[in-house]
Amino acid sequence: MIQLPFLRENKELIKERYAKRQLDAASTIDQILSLDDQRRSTQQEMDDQLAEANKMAKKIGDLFKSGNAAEGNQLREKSKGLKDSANALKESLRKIEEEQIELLYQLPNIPQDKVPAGKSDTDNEIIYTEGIPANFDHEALPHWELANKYGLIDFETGVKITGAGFPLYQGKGARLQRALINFFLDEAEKAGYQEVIPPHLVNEASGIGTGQLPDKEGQMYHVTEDELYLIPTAEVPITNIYRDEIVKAESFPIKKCGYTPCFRREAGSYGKDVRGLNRLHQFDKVEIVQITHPKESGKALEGMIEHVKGLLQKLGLHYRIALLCGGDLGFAAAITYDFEVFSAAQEKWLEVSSVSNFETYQANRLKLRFKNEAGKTELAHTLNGSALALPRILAAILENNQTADGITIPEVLVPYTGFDKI
RNA sequence: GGAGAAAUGGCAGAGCGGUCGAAUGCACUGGUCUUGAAAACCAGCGUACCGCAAGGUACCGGGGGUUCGAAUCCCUCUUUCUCCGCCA
Repeated sequence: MIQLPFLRENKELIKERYAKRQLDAASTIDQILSLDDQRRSTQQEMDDQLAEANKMAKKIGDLFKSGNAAEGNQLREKSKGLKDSANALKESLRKIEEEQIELLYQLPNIPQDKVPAGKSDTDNEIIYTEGIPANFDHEALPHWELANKYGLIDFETGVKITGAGFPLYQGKGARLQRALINFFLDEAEKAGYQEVIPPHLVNEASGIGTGQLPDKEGQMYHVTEDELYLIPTAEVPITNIYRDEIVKAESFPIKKCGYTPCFRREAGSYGKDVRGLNRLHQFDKVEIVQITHPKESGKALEGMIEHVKGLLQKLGLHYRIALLCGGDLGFAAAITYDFEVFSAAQEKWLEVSSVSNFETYQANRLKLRFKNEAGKTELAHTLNGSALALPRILAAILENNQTADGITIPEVLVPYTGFDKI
């Protein structure tokens, strides 16, 4: 959520930056600011009345204590309705604040200056490419055919058990999956991230904290019986560790990583892109999260990018990095880099990681603060990135590493799989 | 799921309906003392909103109520602990 004082003072800059997102929020912003004026004057008035009532109450107490009951009773009669008007003001203040926060929730994060303006992913800037597409002297099969051919994944049985988008990994397929998880976690720990295993269901407050609610309500599986949501990413529970916390500045940067399954309804995204592992309702992911001093978040983002690059390099995958344009930028992000691996048989780029700096946007919702050098509480910055999302990595490994008679396992994974070929 | 007890500042732990934003201890920060450190002593030490400021307001798990006045009384929800039941 945008910080209100910042909005007050930088409304022109914000409108300008929103243009990168193809967003015209002028009327929302003006509404928020006019509500803010109302809010402040209403509170001032209410505070004055409460102060008056407090003063009277104190006086009455003193009168009774000094035995002056007659005057006390008299004053008490006078005080009777005093709080009523304050209560009325309190009610209208509550309404104003509610309305204001609802509008504030509608404002996405402010894109950083270097974020390119643009409508959709075609306006993203490819800033880095590594590797070359695999070259085959045989027919290249898409991963779902390879998975079937070698008995790695049983999509049909997944459909029987649950439905489409819930694959059943088995045998070497399951083992390879587990190998990737362990590899990613080990690499993250080497990079200084502390591993956590968070809950896989979260409450509403956590969803609001990281920005999934109320914005992306329909994307999460909702357990209505208990008002809980299945996590769409480990970002939600891990970042929410620090909701309503004032952390010590010395603890920066806070670095956490965690493996979790991720659940996404993917409502409205049916079509040919959903074949095989390309788009699932349940998938595995290792996430890295950082909480930093505002001055350090840029550097932290660089570090996370380097980390993800290292993973893809070690796996020997052909990949590229895109700086997302404003129109493709997530709601809560100020800047995002997407990592895409080339899937050699499908001949297309698959997004496998998204690394973002949220600056104070999430922190403001989370009330995640620290004490700065001047001893004042200040919002921290939050960042996260996939390191990595498994299914598309698996798809790329299967497709890129296929030979006429099997699939070669990347060397770094062999200690984890226990086999070097499928 | 049933019965009971509890929830107060970073932690521990007081708190009679008015003088309580809240005793006290520990921790922490600054100072005095010391060659240095420790000890001792002095001072400071929650969060948010409004205000240029002085100051004001709110918050003692959440919400509501009684009252001129609530940390203190009542209702409700949540959480924790103990006991019973069920169960991986």
